[in-house]
Amino acid sequence: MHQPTERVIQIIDAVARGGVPKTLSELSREIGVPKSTLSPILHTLCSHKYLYNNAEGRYEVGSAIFSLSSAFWGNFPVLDYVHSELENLVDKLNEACYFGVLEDGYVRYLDKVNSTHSLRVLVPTGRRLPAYATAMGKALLFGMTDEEIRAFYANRGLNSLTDNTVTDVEKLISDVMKMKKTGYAWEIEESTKHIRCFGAPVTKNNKIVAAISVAIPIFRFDESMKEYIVGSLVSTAQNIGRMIEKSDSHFGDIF
Amino acid sequence: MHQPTERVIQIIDAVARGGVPKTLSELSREIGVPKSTLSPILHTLCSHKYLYNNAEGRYEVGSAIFSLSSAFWGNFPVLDYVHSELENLVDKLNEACYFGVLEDGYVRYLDKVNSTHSLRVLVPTGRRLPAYATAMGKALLFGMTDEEIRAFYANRGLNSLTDNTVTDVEKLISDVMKMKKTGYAWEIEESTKHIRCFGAPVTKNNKIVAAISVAIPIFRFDESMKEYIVGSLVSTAQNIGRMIEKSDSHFGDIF
DNA sequence: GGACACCGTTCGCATACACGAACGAACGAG
DNA sequence: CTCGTTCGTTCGTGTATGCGAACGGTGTCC
Repeated sequence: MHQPTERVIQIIDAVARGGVPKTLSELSREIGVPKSTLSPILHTLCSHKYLYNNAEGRYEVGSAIFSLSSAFWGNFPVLDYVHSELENLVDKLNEACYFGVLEDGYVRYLDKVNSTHSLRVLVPTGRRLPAYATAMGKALLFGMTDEEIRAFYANRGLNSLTDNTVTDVEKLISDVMKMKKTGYAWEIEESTKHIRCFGAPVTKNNKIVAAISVAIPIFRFDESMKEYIVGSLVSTAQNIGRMIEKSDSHFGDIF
Repeated sequence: MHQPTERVIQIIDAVARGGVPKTLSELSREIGVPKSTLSPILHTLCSHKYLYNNAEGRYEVGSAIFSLSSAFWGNFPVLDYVHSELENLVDKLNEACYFGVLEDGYVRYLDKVNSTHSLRVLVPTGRRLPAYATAMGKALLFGMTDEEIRAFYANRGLNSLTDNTVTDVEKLISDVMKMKKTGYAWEIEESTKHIRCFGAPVTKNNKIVAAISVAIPIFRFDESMKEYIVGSLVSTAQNIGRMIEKSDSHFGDIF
């Protein structure tokens, strides 16, 4: 649409997503833009602290991005409510609980509350994990028909994260449909060794817009706890859904 | 430096900071750019989900900004450590604790952990408050000399947030210097009615780079608690400082 | 119902940006 | 020490972008 703007976006995305900071030349090759074009854009982004040119001359995300994101939370008070509901849930279960949304077949973890156990299960906030390997992801897939899931994963394939990861699309679909009937999703060491998870979808006007999940080390888990865990989880998910509907406040393109 | 990039930044900032979403024409007037120039830029930003054009045709921040910020947290694992230290502190004090940095004379609240009390003190994450009116802000001012503080507030003046806000620069400076000797800062209903706060600076190699604070409703506060509160606060601030030094990992332009 | 005010889009022209090649600087290898 | 590579910057030219005016569409006030 508008080349200069698209370039800026490409640059910020490339810097933000990449693990190791990149030099001007590396960025030039990566996104296919001449160095001479890139240079003034990078300088401008740096002068506004959108990027930061570190001691080695490599570009990292700058503090303005941080402020921007913070401002984002400020603009959406509902996220604060979500956080406090997560805290209530952790008070009950004392295991790490997560809140996330579906993003191109990945689960984007938007918020989490840790347990007080010294051994904590830690998925960093902001991390993306494949939807098919996580309980939260499967809960989010409740909103898609089997054809949609099949079509979506047709060309991408399902990579293994552990020995238990479901790598067959048809198996995934039948699993998801089975879980959908129970109202919650689960996962046993499919994304992370020694961890099992439960997930529940968050609905806004009967449409799945997000999900929550809880992660439990297998050695702390007992079948007798399941009913209580799932009950709390689903109830919290419903509370959050009701709140999102009630606030109704514009949630951008997320909800 | 580079006009197209500066425009993009101006636009994103204007949309992100402003409370009420704005229309194309409003943005055009606000930042002094013709509508015909703005239009394609806004469309491009929307198509990449940096912005979102809501049902009323007004522009809000989009989910890409959110993802960006999430990615930012992912890039800086130290922030996760900061969060867990805040959680430990809240476990001790059971009052809301905050982590923030200085930004153009304002305190930028980057992270917080709530107490379990039903009556919670809530400064939304991402909010900016004047440094001179908050305990965290005064702790951050420990890093400036009296001349620097005087010079900084010379032209801006100190606006009142409550009846107790310090509005005289010289009084502020003598307060800050007095607090600096004790190693921690405090505030009694200077930023928010019915709330008193304590703050402690976080240092990296003897340089103040951030601060933490705790907010307590006056009716829950008792002088006898002060020693314990301040002790825990300062100790946590030192832990965080040590961790930041140790990780040393490039903290962009923030630390 | 007509006139006005405001919105967002379209269009042609002048300008400022994008591009590739050439440049000086810094580093490492032989 | 010299050559070769890679870095980031500079520079002139062609072109894509920015700009203002005019346009159609929508809501509002009298």
